[in-house]
This record gives sequence, C-alpha cells and structure tokens, in this order.
Amino acid sequence: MAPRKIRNMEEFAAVSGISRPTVSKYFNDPDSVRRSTRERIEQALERFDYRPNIFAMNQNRKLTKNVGIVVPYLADPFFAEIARNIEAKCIEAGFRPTLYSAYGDPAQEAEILDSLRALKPAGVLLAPLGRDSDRSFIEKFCKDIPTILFDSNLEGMGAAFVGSDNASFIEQTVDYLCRSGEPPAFFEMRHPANPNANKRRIAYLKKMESLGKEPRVIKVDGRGWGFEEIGRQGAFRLLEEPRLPSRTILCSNDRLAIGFLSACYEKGLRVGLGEDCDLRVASHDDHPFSKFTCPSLTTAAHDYNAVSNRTVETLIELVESGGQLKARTETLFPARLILRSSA
Amino acid sequence: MAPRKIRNMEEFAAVSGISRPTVSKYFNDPDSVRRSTRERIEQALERFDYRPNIFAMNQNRKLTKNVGIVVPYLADPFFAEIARNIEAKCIEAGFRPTLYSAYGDPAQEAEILDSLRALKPAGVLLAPLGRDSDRSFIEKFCKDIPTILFDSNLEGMGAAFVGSDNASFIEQTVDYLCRSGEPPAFFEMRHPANPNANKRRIAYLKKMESLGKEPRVIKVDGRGWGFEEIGRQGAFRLLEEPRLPSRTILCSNDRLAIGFLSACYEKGLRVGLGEDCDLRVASHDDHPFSKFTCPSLTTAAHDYNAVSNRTVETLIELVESGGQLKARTETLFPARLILRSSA
DNA sequence: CACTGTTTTTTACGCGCGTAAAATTTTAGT
DNA sequence: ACTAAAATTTTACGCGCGTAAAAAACAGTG
Repeated sequence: MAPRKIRNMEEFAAVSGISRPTVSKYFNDPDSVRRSTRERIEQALERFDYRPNIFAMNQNRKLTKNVGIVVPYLADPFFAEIARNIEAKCIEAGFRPTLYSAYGDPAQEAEILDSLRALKPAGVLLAPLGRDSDRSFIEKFCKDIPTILFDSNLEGMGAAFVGSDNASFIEQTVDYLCRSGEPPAFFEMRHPANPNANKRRIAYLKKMESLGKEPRVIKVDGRGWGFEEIGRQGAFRLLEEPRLPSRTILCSNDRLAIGFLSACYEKGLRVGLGEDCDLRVASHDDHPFSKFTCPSLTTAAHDYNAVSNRTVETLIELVESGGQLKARTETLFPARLILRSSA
Repeated sequence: MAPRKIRNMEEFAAVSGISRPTVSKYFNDPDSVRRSTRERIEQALERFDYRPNIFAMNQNRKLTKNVGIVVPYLADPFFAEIARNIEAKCIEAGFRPTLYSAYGDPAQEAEILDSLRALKPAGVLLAPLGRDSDRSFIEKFCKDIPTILFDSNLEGMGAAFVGSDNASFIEQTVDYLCRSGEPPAFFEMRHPANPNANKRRIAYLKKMESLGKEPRVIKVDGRGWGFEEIGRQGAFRLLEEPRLPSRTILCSNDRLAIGFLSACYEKGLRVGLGEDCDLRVASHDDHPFSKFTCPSLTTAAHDYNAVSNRTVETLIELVESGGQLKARTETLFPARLILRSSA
C-alpha cells in the first residue's frame, strides 16, 4: 500500500479513523483527548507524515503558541547567549519562539513589534534597546500583547521584568577590588544606551561611599554598539593623561573591558594583580569571551540560566492566566564573582 | 469623525473606495495597479492604519515573501555578523526574513527546515552545519524548497552556493608569513565540523608545496562549538612539548587563534613579529573580535558585504525565475589580508 | 465614433483549520 | 445494570484573504 500524501487535516482524520475536530484538539493539546484516542492519532502520525498548516491554524486561533524573542543586538555574544538559552527553554515548554534583533535601531525595534503584533503571539519576551527605545510605542505594545521584559527594565511596562541585580554586580566587584588593593575608578560610556549602565554607576557611587572611599567615574565618548572600540579609544586617551585616577579600573561591562585590555596591551602595560603589574582591570557580565582575554578577565557573571528559566516560567504563568498577571513583578538575580587574572 | 478600527481588507477596501481584489493586488505588488488607484489606496492607508492579516495572506498564496535564514551557531559572532548583513539586505529587497540557528545540533537543523517547509518560504538561505548535517535530509529539502547555500558548501545541493574562497585565504596568509619569516605550521581541530576547515588544510598543503616548504599540520582534539577553549587547550599541550614544529602558527580560524593567544599570554610567551617575540600567530576569518586580541590578530578577512549581497541577489534571481536556476553556480569571494600585530 | 487591448471591478469560490452547539458515545460510579 | 458526567463526534459556520473568470470601465488608435 502506498501511503499517499496527506493534504489536510480532513484526510488525516480519515486515515486515522478519528473525527477532524478531535484531531484538531489533539494538535492543540495532546493531553486534551482520551488516552486511547491519542495513541491512535500518534500511530497514524507515524505512518503518514502530516503537519497541520501553520497559517490556517493561526488564522482562527485566539491564542497561538508563537513567542517572539526580541533583543537589542544579536551580534553581541551576550545577547546571543541569553537568546540561545531562552529559545531552548521556550521550545521545551512547547512554544514556537522566533528570534528578532533590533540591531540598535529604535525604528527597527518598533517595526519588529509591529509585525509581531500581526503574529498574534501568546507572549513576547523583550529586551528593549533602553534609552533609545520609543517608550510610548513600547508601552502601547505591552498593553495589547502580553509582554515580559528581560535584561533591561522600562519602568512599569510589561507584565513583569526579569533581569540581573546590577547592585549585586557592583557590590561584589567593588568589595573584592577594595579588599585586594586600591579602590577602583569606574569606567563607562558617557551616554550608555542601556539603563543597566546607569544603575551600575549609581550602585558604584553608593558602594564606594559606604566603604568610605572616594568614587571616581571616568566617562568616555562614543556611540553605537561597538563597545570594544569605544573602550579601546577611551583607554588610549585615559592612559595618555599624566595621572590616572586609580590604578584599578572597574569597567561597566566586559565589552568595554575587552577594548580597554587591548589598549593596555598595545601600550605595553601589564594588567593583573601582581606587584609587577601596572593596572588592575575588572568588569561585569561574564561575556562569553572574557575567559580568553589577555589577561583573563575578573568579572561578575550573570546567572544566565536563572534569568532565562525565570523569564520562560513567567511567560508560562502569563499565558496560563490569560495574558494578565495580578501584579507586575520584578525579579533580579544576583551576580556571581568570577576571579580571573586581570584583577 | 472617528476613524473606526479596520477589521479586514473588506472594510479597508470600502473606506478607500476600491474593490477588495484590487486592494489585495496592491498589497501583493503596489506597482501592479494603476497609478491613480495606488495613490488612493495609499491615502486611505494614512488615514486608517490597516495591515493585512499575515496568516490569511499566506494561506492561499502560492509564493510568500518569507525567507528563512539558517545558520549553524548564532552565538558565534561570525555567524551573527553575516546573518545581520543578510537579514538587512533581505528586508531591503522586500522579503520577510526570519533567523534560525541550529546551535550545532543536526536534529535541530532538521527540525528548523521542517518547520520552515510549513512556512512556504519564497526561499531559504542556509549555512549548513557541515559534517554533522543530515545530508540526505537537506538534499530532500533543497529539492522541495528553493534553497541557497552560503558559507559552507554541500556538494551539489541547493540552487547555488555563495561563500569565500578558502584557497585565497590560505594563499595570502601563507605567502605573507613565508615572506616575513619562518614558514607556518597549520593549527586546526582534528575533527572540524565545517567543510571549510578541510579546504583550508588542503590549500595549506598545496601552497606550502608550491613554495617548496615542508608543511606541518597540528591537530588538536575537542568537539563542539567552543573553539576558543579547544584552541586554548591545544595550545597548552603544544607549548609543553620540547620543540615546536614551527615558531609561526597559522590557525585554521580566528576563534581557535583567540584561544591560542590566551594560552600564550598565560604562558608568558610574547606573540608578534619583533625579534624579541617567541611566536607568530595568524589566522582566518577576521572575526569581529580579532582586532581586540592581545596582540591584535593578523588574519584574512571575509568579504562579508560581498557574500551577503551576492547571496541575496541570487535569492532574488531564484525567486524571479520561479524557484529554479538554469545551472547551479558556486560563487567564491577572495579574502583580504589584514595585517595586525600578531604576525 | 467605433474598435481594440488593457486595467479594474464584480462575482464567486475555496484554502485549512478553529470553534461553538447539539447529538452521541464512552467512562466512572453506585 | 443503571445513571450522571465526561469525552467524542457531528454538524455547521466563519476566519481573512488569494485567485480565477467574466463583466465593465478605461485608454489609445484610426
């Protein structure tokens, strides 16, 4: 017998000896049909390879299984890594995630959300651009589509926020640096796009104060998402000055630090915590490459796994409660200090 | 007057005073309707914000504007970067690209292609996993769906292949290294997943022979996509041996080189081309971070722009010719040598 | 003006499935 | 064996749009 091509659910229902609406119910949720029915469908599924037409499925469904994951810049390994985690967990939970990147452009971010709207997603996991985002646009979007913010928070928007506790990052790095040597100066971009950067600066100032040390903030110019180059140029300018504010530099994030280290190397400066070293450099994020910098970077790590787990768990809650949570929650995971050679 | 919500094309056609089929034609291709008609539609489009329902659109359309972009590992900045380029160019050309990553897993690659099939894409741009790919599966897919391979070739599959000329990479780096010092040993993974790696080894052997130099291939163990770590561990083992095959190391790709450099740094070896240096290290790909390694990496750069342009151009040809090209073409772009400090 | 070829509109149908309501069967419980 | 509850099937409709075919409007000729 030649198992002819199954063209639609009608035909598949026929060959499996079940009515089409029940088959439809099965594909919507396999556990919503009787066990014996389910087995019969799955047997038929092995003999004939049939998949429901996605477009027809979603056309009339109130709620799809689509999930949009939106990040600000996918070519940044940090976001690539967290997107990878979240994507895997969405699939595990039975969703159909699709990945989008705004590539630093607010117009593209808005365009993504607009086309996402058309996909009737069960939920959207959004790591917004931050300062550059069109806030009122995003606010409107969050009201229409169940959205969870992650990584960077926009006050009050979305059903929940899941991210890392910036204060915890700073407290651990500053604490360690102060215990082990000279108090750090804080190295950051003058106009950071990401709100986390501001939280980190504030946390730095507060922590230094609580330790009774004088804070020093170094602001470097530069725009866009080429953080390494910005850190590098900023380091060159800083290192040309007659006196450094401190011989211990705490970068706002690892990508700046990567650039900073490359400038130090080029200048012939030794970075590390030995007596013979000229500088100590530490940072935050535990960027996938921070293990391979020269020297390897002392940093504070995100709990990637916890953030992505919690984000997807919250998504599931949100979907199951019909797109509305009782209250907007903000979950912040603490950092883990990673001691390497640079400080 | 309160412009009430437009629910569907029917209503939009009514308020714009045009028949629905004509409106449908407009959305399919704005130039397919009379100029005056087009203007009337576009005026109405400004007064009422209406977007056709994607699911309903694609359900009956023979050919959608969807394009799938599939890469083997999106958290690898090289693929993130090329995906970014290709995505932008697809949008420019009027397609709706969606990005997928197999994350090194052949099962996931197959799953992506399967779900892509359901999206009736106008075309698929596929950078396959390579050695790990389920070849017969991909072959079947290419027969059903217009597919263009990029970055890494699978003999005879797809309508065309666009990538970089591995021989050109090797010839330039080997040539330069031989002119400027000791001939290089070639450093690679024992079981590279990517077919480009094999082409590079073969090109290395050939080029060395043509220069009358003795080739030396160093193979390091390790699996998966953590190339930096593999390069690093391989370097440690290599550097422990009493004698190196050469004091000039040519890595198969930049990510291995990044790991190699980090091992050198940790061992206290100076890498560069000065008299006082212990080693020279060069590589291939011009990875986004290769500018920031210590020392900065001498490498051969892909012509990202040419590859992504040509890929999308070929896609357009393919779509316009109805999913079939006269002959399968293979386009290879030469490398550009980037001289930095490591060699 | 009639004549011809091209757009546009009208009309009509179908895509593949979700889903609601009513009729029927199965299951669980006593 | 009987009954209420749960699951399934039947029936029927509609989603929003693509698209083919026929009719009508239009533009360009002589």
